[in-house]
This record gives sequence, C-alpha cells and structure tokens, in this order.
Amino acid sequence: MPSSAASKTSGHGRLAEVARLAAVSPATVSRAFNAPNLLSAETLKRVTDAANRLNYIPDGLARSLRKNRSMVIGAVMPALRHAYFASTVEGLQSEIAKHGYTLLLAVSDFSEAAELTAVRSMIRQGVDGFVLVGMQHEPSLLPLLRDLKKPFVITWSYDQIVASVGFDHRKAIQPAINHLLDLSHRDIVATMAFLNVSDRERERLAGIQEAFANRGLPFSDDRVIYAGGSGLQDGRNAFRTAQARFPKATAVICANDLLAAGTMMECAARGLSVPGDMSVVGYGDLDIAAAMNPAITTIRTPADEMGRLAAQCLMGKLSGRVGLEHIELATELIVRGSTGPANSSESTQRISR
Amino acid sequence: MPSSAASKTSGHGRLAEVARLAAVSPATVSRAFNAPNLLSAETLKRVTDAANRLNYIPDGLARSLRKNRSMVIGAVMPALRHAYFASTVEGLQSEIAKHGYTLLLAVSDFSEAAELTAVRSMIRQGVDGFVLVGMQHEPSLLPLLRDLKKPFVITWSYDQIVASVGFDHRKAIQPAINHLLDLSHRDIVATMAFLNVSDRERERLAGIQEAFANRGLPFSDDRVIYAGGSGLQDGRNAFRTAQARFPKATAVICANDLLAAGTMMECAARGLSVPGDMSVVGYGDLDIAAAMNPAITTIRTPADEMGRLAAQCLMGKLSGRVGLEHIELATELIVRGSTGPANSSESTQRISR
DNA sequence: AGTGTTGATGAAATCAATTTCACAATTCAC
DNA sequence: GTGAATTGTGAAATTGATTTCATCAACACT
Repeated sequence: MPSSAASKTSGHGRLAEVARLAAVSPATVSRAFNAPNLLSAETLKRVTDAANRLNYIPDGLARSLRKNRSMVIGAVMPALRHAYFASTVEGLQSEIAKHGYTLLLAVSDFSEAAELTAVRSMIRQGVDGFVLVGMQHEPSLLPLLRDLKKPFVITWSYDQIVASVGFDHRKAIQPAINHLLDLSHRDIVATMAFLNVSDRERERLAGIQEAFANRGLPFSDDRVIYAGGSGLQDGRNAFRTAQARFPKATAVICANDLLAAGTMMECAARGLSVPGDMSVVGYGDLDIAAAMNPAITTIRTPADEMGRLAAQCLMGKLSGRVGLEHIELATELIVRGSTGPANSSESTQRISR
Repeated sequence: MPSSAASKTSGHGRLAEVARLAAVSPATVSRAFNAPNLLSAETLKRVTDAANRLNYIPDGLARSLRKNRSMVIGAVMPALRHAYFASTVEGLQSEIAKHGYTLLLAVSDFSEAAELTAVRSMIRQGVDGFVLVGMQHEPSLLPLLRDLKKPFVITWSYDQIVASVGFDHRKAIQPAINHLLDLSHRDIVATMAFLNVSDRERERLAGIQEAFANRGLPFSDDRVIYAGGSGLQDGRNAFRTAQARFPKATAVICANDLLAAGTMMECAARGLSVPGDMSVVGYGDLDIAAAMNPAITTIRTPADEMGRLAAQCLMGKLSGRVGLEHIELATELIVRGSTGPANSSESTQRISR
C-alpha cells in the first residue's frame, strides 16, 4: 500500500498522483476514465491499478468545471410531508440515479420567493437541469431559467408551452363529481386545503364548478370550506364546519385524500355512516384511501410516475435526444366503498348526532 | 445594457467580464463579493454596478474547487414515502438553507449497497458533510467517511462513538409495553414491518422483549408478526395473521403508526371495538395517530427535530465550533384512546367475527 | 528627510480535472 | 521502400473563481 502522504485534507489520491505512480501523463489517466478505448490495454491496466492502489476518486467539481456539466439535477418541491411530492421525489431520484445523476433538493414550503431563492442557489451550484412543481411561480423565475439555457421540467401540471409532465387538474376531478351526481347527490359540499395557494388546487375547484355547470346544476362558492391545511386533522375540522353550515349535505368532495380520511373519521365520531349517511370522495389515491374502511372513492394521480417521467424527459434533453416534452398523464376515478346513492337512509340518522 | 455576447452557453457574465466592465482586476471583483471591506467604497460600487448590469452569478463550481468547500450537504435516506424520513429531510433542508447550504439527497430504499453508492457519488460531487440514517451500513462506509475527513451525522440512532442525533429505540418503546402491562394485558402480540432490515426495528423488538423480561413475563418470538411492509394495508394483513394465530390476544404492539392504524381498520372491519376488545399501540406519532378514532396511543419520535439538529451539528463542525456531537432526544408515550384495560368485555365479542 | 505602516489594487499561481494540439511510432497501400 | 493514415501518448492550455505575493501611494513618526 502506498505510504505517500495524500496531499490536502481528503484522504484520496489526485489524478496527478495516479499519473506519477503509473508513470504516465495526467492526460492518460483522464483518458483511462473517460475514453479507455483510446489507450493500449497495457497502459490502461497500469493506470487502473495505480488508481485502485491510491483509492482514487475523481474530483467531480474540477471535472464539472471543465466539462460544464455537473451531473446534478435540481428539484424544488412545495413540501415533502405529504406523500404526493415525496413520491415524486423518490421516482425522480431513482430514475436520474440510473443515469449517473444526483439530486439537489429544496423545499419551498409553497412560497414562490423561497422557490426562486432555491433555484438561484442551484444555478450557482451548476445543476444541469431543473424539476419544478406547478405553473405558479415568481414572475422572474421562468425567464431566468429560459435565459440559462438549461433544461427544466414542470411536474404536477400539464402545459403546452414549457416542458411538463402532469395532468389537467380541472378535468381530472370531474369524474368524481359526476360520480356523485350520478348517485343522485345534490346537496354537496367541497373541502379544500388552502385558499389562494396552489394553482393546482384552484384548478381543482374550477373543475368542480365546471362539472356542476355541465349538468346545469348550481354550486355556490359558499359550499367550499377551506380547511387551512391538508392534514387529517384539518379534514376533520373542515367537515365539522361543513356540518354546521350545511347540515343536510349528503356528500363531500375533498381536495385530497387526507382531508377525505379526516372527514370520514369525523363522520365516524359523529355516528354518521359512510356511505349510508354521507358519501365522501378524495383525490390522490394515497395508501390511506385504500386502507380506510370503507375504502375511499378517489382520483388516482400518478405521483411517482411524474417524477420518473420528468427524469426521463430531462435525461433526453440533456443527451440531445428530442423526446416528449409535454406529457399528459391519465388520471382515473377509483370507485370504492365511501360513496353510495344519496337516498339511502335520508334524514333520520343525520339528526342523531 | 451590455450587448457583449456572453461567452459560452449559460447567459450569464463571468467574473472576468465584470472585471473588464468595471475596469478592475479579477481579484478585485472576487474581493467585492468575499471581502467587501477590503475595497474602497468607490471601487466597490463600480464592481457591484458592473456585476448587476451583467447579471453576474458566480460559478459555484469554480469557487468550490478553489475553496475546497462546496456548501452542499449530502443526505441518504432509506425512503421518503413514509412521513418519518420526509420530515427529517424537511427539517434538515430548511435548517441548512439558513446557513447558505443546499441539500444533495439520495434514497437508498433500505439497501446498504445503494447507500454506499450514493455516498460515493456524493463524495465525487464534493459535498461538505453527510447525514445518514441508523447505525447499520455497508462495513466499508464508515471507514470511508472517516478517511474523508468530512463531518457526518447519523440520525434516527443514538451512538456514543460517531456523531449522532437520535434516541435509543430499545428504551423508547418500553413505556408502551409497560402501559399495556399496567392495563393488565397479558396476551399481547407485536407486528413489525420487516424482518432483518432496519437496525432500528430490531432494537425496537429487543426493547419489547426487554420490557417483558423486566416484569418477569414471557414473550415468545412467535408472537412477533412480520407484515412485510410498513403501510396501512400491511398493518391490516398483519393483524389478520395475528388474529388467526392468537385469537385471544387483547393487545397489539405495532412497530409504527401506519401498522397500528391498519390494525385498527382491520379491527373495525371485523367488528372488534378498540380499545374494548383490542388495545393498540403505535410508534412514531404520525398525524394519523392523532386523527384516528379512537386516537392511537403511541410513542412520539421527533422526526423533523432530528433533521434540524443534525443540520446544526454539521454546521457547527463545519465552522470549527465544537458543539454537541451525541444528541440523545427524548421520546414520549402519548396515551390516547386506543388503549384500555384488558378485562373490559373479555371473551364475548372476540368470537363474533 | 528617511523609514515604517497602512490601505487599495493587480499579476500570477492555484484548485483538479479535461481537452486540444503536437509528435512519435506503427501499420497500410502501392 | 516511400508516403499516408492510424495509434498511443505527453505538453500545455483551459475551465472560473480565490488567494498569495508584490507593488505603490499616502500618511505617520522619529
């Protein structure tokens, strides 16, 4: 084993040391890693042996600087706590890792300013491409990225102009409303997480209104309850408000599955049977939707697929291939036990709380 | 506005261009950003003006190469889907961002080999410090990190030797068992996610056994049911198995809250009342634990705090300050409605499935 | 007047790789 | 057997910033 004191702090050999040990020039060592076929078998072996003996790990910073290519993808997510985005990150990371890329991740906490800051920071770090969520950003962000000439992909939204992989939230939610209307529900309320935060949630609300309008049915704005959060507890609270304001409602449309699950828990606590007294639909098809009893009727949104496809889209752009840049994914209404006909047990049990 | 064609692909000025425009040397531009007080007010203004006009963003790669400091922290997590680790990542990311650091993230999917690969890749990228989970790693990983002379912190485990922030899983779970024993439960089963995967889960199991031993009570290995996963559905399945094998059990200890919630859902589906017929304890205090009805008795584990403290620990080490390196966090038994005395409704309802 | 100190700035080396260009040594074609 | 193409390798330039060292002016102090 080599006893030569490895220079600097990190205990690894530099390319120059490998070159010295192998008695070749630095250029040859570089070629041994980047274009081995240019070297004679004998030289290649000498170099790789030397590299192994020195436990050589190439310095990615120097390489990136010279090649103008960092093999890092930057992603900014609104949050990770709620499994939707976490799944997207997992899909993204595992896919880019296959191509030798690593993931630089930031969480914006739904703040456009924080998102911009994060992207700036990633630009400094020299990432090769970006993954963002949704179409709502600080106005200067998209121009900044365009000027940068680095590829970026939007997830969780479908757009014709910028590269994106997602779906139309407005269309996606409509089968859920139609499903309730088909079951003869007419006194319906909706619970959303936030007012004025996510463009996607706004689209979902627009979709709800559109679905009613398409049937010529009214749906007034005051039937939308804002939970102020998207957790289970928020769902319970929102449903409590809904009950106070619309005691005769027979169905609840929830902006996500956690709100839906919270709604069902609150139903259970109040002795309301689902779907007998109250039909509940969710959005997102989280694990919890399938696991509740009854299982929740919901819209499946392909969270991890979006991550994987965004990765593939970026990989394509980075390798010069032209591939799909505007990928619209399918969503699907999954009918489970939490929805039933409106007229099952009418006005009796609803009072018995 | 400057019409000079910005060199290379990215549409931003380089330091040399700023220097030319400001009619100073490159060194002065560098100082304007790194040590402004060395410059005369007049020069400083000339440089910053020029930088603004060129929309100059310093190249972090070149800077990192020279300074041998990348301002990037690398973290490898077993998964993100289950909120525990996602919370840790959120806490970690938000804390390091305050200090100007960004986060390089990889997901190992509980594979030691994948973890090692991810760390290698991060070493190449020149990260300044590492955050890992648990004490179970590929044997060569910790020596590798030690040789690297870069700081690293273990989360989700407490260790006296390596820097860590976590708690003793063996001790943490014992109040839950004692709680059940105090409630006179004796016919108890445990459901765990995986056999032979996570050192933390093994510790938890050891803690269960120890708690029984401390009371002089038996707890045979066959009372441990492995769900093969840690989702809600896995919890339901595991409890189904538990019922088949131990139909007279009055309490279930679950290795995490999702298993516990799944167990309660299966109880509900079978007409078993919780806690009347079956007491259930979880682990982790996820949102779902508080939101279920009845709410789940569980052990609170400070997931996001671990991320934040790991970040602070790293920041301290990186800035030369010596701070706490072995942080043991407190866990807490949170008694809620899912546990009750063993002898409430005895053997009647249990048969009525 | 001469010496030292301080403050502001520039020239050039440095970080660790990649890559262009040049140059031998072969091999090939005729 | 000579000119051309091919192969294998090294020297040196390059990537974009930081940092050391040197310089030079202005000022203070004997």
